[in-house]
Amino acid sequence: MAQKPSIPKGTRDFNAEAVAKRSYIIETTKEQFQLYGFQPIETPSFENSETLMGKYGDEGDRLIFKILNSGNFLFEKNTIELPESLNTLMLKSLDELSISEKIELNKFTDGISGKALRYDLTVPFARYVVQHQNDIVFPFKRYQIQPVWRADRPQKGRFREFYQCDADVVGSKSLFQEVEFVQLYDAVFNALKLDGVTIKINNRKILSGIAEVIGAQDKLIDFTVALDKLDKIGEEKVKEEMRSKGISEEGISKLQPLFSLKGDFGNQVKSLKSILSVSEIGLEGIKELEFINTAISNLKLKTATLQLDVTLARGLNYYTGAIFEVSAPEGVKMGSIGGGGRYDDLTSIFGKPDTSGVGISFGLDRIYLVLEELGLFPNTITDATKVLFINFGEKEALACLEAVTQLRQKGIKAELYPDAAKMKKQMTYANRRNIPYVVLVGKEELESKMFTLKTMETGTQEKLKLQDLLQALL
RNA sequence: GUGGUUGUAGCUCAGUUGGUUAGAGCGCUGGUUUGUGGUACCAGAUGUCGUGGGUUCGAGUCCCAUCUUCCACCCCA
Repeated sequence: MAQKPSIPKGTRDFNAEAVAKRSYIIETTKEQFQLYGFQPIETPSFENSETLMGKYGDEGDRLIFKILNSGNFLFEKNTIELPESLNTLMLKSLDELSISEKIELNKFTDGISGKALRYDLTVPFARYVVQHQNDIVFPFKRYQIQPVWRADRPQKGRFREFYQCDADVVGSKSLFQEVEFVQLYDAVFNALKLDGVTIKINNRKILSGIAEVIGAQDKLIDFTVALDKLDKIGEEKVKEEMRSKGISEEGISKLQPLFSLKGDFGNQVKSLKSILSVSEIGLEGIKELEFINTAISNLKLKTATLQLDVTLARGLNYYTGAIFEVSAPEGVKMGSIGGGGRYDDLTSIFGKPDTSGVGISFGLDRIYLVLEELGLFPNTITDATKVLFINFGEKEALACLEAVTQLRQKGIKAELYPDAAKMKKQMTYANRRNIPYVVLVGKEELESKMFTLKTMETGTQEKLKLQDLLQALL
């Protein structure tokens, strides 16, 4: 036997059932997006390298799949210039390179690879907005559901090819957008019958404010990354990490009230206010949160809960205001199943400043796993063939095909077994495909122009005229 | 990127300190039943033991490399 074929690490094949379940999630989500006024767009699978590189931090750059240019690099006309410090570069890992060496390496990489696979949907979306700004009507509400690729190490619920499902609005600073996104999360998960999710909310301005109060403005990212781990590694380890990042003991002690922050939205806000009383930006963040919370309390959510979580930080690189994260209902072991936030400056990297955006994302693969675990996929999802015609031979098969054609015209999913195989084999085929009805047309039926309809589950069968057969299967 | 883990039949997995011809269950094919499936019984087929090197008289078993699986970290959806 030849060597078994395989697929690359971190990729998957989907069978009919998986496709049906995935499209159920996607279609349900799309429906809600459209109810909220979002329009679909799509962007290419790969972008020019410079569109993506440098937008996700060093860590992100490392995980971008680069596409090798085609052609013969050694051919006279295409020759690539090797970096001057080639020998040094060969001895160092990415982290050890100096800035000038990095520039040199990037230049070389650009020479052999000018394109890269899409790493997320947000940056290509920003590119889209800037590129088509004259045709777009602002505020621009779009949704996008497409695969993205990351050269990551796969883990549970983490792949190298996976779908993202984003909805964003650009060109409006209104906090009503945030309010609507909270409602949208609630609506989508409600439509998926996934009750009891928690929508956690925070605000980058509050994080900035806290960093300011403890004198760690310059270490904002280190500070928030550490704080973000609170429910995972606990208070002591978080403090330890902050110390190791050079945050002062005095500052850490000022954080103490933060660790014991409890209670409902109102109480948390109260204690936050006292911590942040000297920080203008922090108080602004609180004001924004209060606005959103008040609106949501008045509007009411169907099944989700809105919760303030000051430790929520997420990929901080572009969020500037509200930060969202959705976690699965209690009892389900799964990380976040969605996230998002406001970014005030994303399009300025492509030359269009002052365009505020806010958006949310759904973790399709994880939602799939959660729905699977809780048994929330409807049974009707995989409606396969309803009736199989047993093939007794050429003449009989021909008569069957006529009936099959008529059934199909009535919208009944019907098929004829292609070969005049043994009856047992054909029946087994029906069983394995979960086809509930079988029609037998042999010599006898052919002469009397009747059809024997057999219900597989009960084993009962009856002889019917074509008209009655149609009726019975409708 | 760091540390660990996994790979044997279509699937799930056994396989002793290295020792003749590598096994089980399920599935598959055929038969009991030449026009009636799921059950039962009978018979049968299937493996470059992930791949490539090495050690050895001898390797599924030991060593090295590589790919793959899963997990923790980093990061993230």
